[in-house]
Amino acid sequence: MFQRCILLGLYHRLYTAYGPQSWWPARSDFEVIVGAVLTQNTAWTNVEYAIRNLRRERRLSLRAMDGLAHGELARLIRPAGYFNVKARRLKNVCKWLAASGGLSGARRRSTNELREDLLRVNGVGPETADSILLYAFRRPVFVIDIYTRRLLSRFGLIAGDEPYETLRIAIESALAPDHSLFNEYHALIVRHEKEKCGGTRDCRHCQVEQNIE
DNA sequence: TACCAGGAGAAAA
DNA sequence: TTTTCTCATGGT
Repeated sequence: MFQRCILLGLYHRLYTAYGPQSWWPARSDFEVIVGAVLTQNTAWTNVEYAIRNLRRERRLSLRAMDGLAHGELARLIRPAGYFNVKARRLKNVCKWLAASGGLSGARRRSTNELREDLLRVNGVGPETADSILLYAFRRPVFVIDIYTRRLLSRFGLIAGDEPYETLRIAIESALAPDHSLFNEYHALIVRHEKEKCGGTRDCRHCQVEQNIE
């Protein structure tokens, strides 16, 4: 489906335009997991407000969050929207992580095992699971989100409505299983899709977009 | 005021 | 099996 050289060419254009992104924007791996749930269908700025509340209340750890009542957790994450749904989902993830022996216990398991297990947690779909695997567990899994679909379809590489697994497997098959590359690539895609066109001759957005027609 | 933003699951068709 | 609906806040 994808040619390796085309995917790498696009990566290098993005990297040249924006440089290293050093993702995910979080202070700990547990915070990555929390952010992955909170950002579901939600602008990141709103997630930051919720993360700030959790940090202020010292609830950004597995034990502290697992010990919170639903209502209290929902109150803290309110700015991220869907707070009742997300509070339930966060508690589900906490239970899964605790049952896995915490982050260190989960790290001892294979990527496939972790992925299948994560997808069984109610509230964790493929995008959330893969974000957690890539950014919290540093596994070579490519995240397919709305930004990935938008960019690749604009470049004419996909139709845009392919099933999640079809795209993920196609991209992973075309590239070497390198978590650092997948991390940087996805972060660059998000950066590029959020970048506003500066309208100037050296606009970074236009540098990447040029000659795609 | 209306629309949008890094999904996922349940219900309905 | 596929489509539609629901969950909700903050920024523009």
